Amino acid sequence: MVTAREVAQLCGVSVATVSRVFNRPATVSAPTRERVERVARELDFSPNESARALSRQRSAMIGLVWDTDHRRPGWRHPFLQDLLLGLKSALSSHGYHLLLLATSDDARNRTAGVSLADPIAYVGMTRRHHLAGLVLIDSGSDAEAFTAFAQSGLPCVALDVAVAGPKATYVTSDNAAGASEAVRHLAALGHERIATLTGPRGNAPATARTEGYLRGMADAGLPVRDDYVVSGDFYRGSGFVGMRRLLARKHPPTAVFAASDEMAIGALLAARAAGLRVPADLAIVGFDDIEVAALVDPALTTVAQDKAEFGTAAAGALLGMIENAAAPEPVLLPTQLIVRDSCGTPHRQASAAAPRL
Amino acid sequence: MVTAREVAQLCGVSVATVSRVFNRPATVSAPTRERVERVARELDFSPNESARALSRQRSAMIGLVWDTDHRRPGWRHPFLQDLLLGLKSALSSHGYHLLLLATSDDARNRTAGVSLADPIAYVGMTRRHHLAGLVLIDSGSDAEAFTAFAQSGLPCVALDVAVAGPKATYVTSDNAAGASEAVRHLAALGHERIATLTGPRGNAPATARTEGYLRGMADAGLPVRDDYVVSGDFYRGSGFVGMRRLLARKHPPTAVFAASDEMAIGALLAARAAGLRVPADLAIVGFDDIEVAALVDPALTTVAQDKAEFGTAAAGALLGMIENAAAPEPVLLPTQLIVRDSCGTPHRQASAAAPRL
DNA sequence: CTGAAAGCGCTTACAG
DNA sequence: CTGAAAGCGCTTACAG
Repeated sequence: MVTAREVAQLCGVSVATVSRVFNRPATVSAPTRERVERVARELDFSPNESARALSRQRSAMIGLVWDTDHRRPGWRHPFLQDLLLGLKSALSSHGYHLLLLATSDDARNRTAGVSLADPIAYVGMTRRHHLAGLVLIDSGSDAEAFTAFAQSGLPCVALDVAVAGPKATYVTSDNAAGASEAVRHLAALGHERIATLTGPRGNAPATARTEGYLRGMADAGLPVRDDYVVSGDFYRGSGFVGMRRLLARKHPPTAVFAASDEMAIGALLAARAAGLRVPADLAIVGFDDIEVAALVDPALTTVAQDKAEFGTAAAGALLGMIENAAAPEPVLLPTQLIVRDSCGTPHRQASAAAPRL
Repeated sequence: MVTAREVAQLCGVSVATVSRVFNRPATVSAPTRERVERVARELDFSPNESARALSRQRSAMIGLVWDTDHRRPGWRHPFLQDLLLGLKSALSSHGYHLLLLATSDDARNRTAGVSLADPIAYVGMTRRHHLAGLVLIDSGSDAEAFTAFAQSGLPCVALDVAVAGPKATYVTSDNAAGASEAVRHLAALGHERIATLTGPRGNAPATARTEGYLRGMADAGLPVRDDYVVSGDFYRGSGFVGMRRLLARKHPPTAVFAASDEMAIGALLAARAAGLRVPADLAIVGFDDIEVAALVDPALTTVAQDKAEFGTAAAGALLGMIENAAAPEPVLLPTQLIVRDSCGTPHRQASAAAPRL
């Protein structure tokens, strides 16, 4: 590996000057700067990142806490790939790399990675690698550790979990608005007995979506029945079970708002198993707009999250704080109601040209 | 951040001894070791990673080259999330972090990230960060850069692209075997006019799947017609167009093997648009077993790749080479034919208990 | 505008 | 088994 010293010698300058060319080019005279730049290019020299990080006490890396631990076997982000894509693109264009931190539950093995749910471990890992900041993806049960980390003052942005701190903010969809829009859509189609399948307790988006359901019902002037609110865990199975429970009620709902597409699909299966037709006998709206939502039969009407923007917004907020800005307001991404076939529409149109699966 | 010096002072030893406790504990006397360990734990000390990397010329990070560049807008890995999961889990358990390298096409901006398709840039980035190794995900057009990097002697493992070098290997599915099994399955169902929709030229899995198709036809004693081999790009659109072309032949095929599920779905749409029933009029097999394969109607028979194992195997091979082993043989992951409904089966069974979407 | 020097926080031969 | 010292390759006040 060619070092600054070699470049310096070839240029007849000191390493300090070489360093300046790479860090504060304006402080170097034009002729010297150009000479150094040329030689550096010829030798394919770039400053060593480890040395640089050590010296500046700051690296060009941003950490990502993404729980892949066996403790939470079922956990699967509905759109991680899009999220990573947006994140990485935005970060890349500013010269930052994304470090997926090794995580482990093994407390004896602390050196090997951050211990999940241990904010001290996050802080330590960030400091030891001189990370410029952290992106925190909620996995359901480390929210407390996230908020604790946020208070350390190190830059971080959390996804789908509310945190606050001198250099902390978060991005999430406007879940309440999206949910209430879905409910109002159902009401506008003439439904009055509208139930909801909620996400897990303690999960922020789940809570907001339930809130949105309640608000939507109120907006539509519909009463909320306690037995129309059944809780799930975002996954398909809970949607199936929950829907079956709802259908067993004395007055079953005619429509259901599921707080995730997976649960909506579960509900679809339950309806079918009960001999009901969707949307004729039961209207269903989901949330997320995952890829399969358009592919199930009937295609799922759902509240779409802006998947690419999730990562981009997180990167933007984080980079801002890293470049010194104070913590910005939390980012509330607008959602979009995607009307497909699972609710029925006043006027359904055949789609011959672009057949749908 | 607490440093080794502070720990040393509190223990009345030198920093060298503290360092040894963390690197070669066996060389330190038991009482001293225990004292240092206790104090380190109390102070929450762990060696600074940047300093360590600089000093040892080796970090605990493994780089990942994953192209998210705008140049290849459509590129989408069929199972990146599973792959990352397997990769990260395996790496984590050995104490390695995964660094998603910033990539950029902007040659003037070289400091900011690796320039795609530039093996020199990969080598430089690896050296500057003292990466322990590199994982290379093929994105279609950087295969040359990958093979070049592999020859540098730095440890690397490529996914779905053949590379060779002193410390280089790759993992890929046994695409040929999977494809030929699919074709034989079709033949066993009585089909003789079996066509194939291939992946893009120059793509290794695509080539192997076409090979497998040819072998499967030969195994079944069926002649191969040139006009039954139409090329696509793995994406849905090309499957649609390709199928439409096949159906326009004088003697259209009665079955088709698509080299990806996306193309199979495209073929499904084309068949439907042409008024054909699947599987009655046309049998379709895909490849990959992506999530939606089970959800389309009819559910897609397909050749499943072992998605989790992809990442795990890559991590295993890489870690082996990092820990000094010579480059292992390329890993050929077995595939599995998943029979669903898109080919018809001699005896179809209704699935009342577990209804399928 | 430039250089000499200290410092970032470790690791590792080398002595003892 | 342990310490003093050199070194990893930069960056950044501090002088000039």
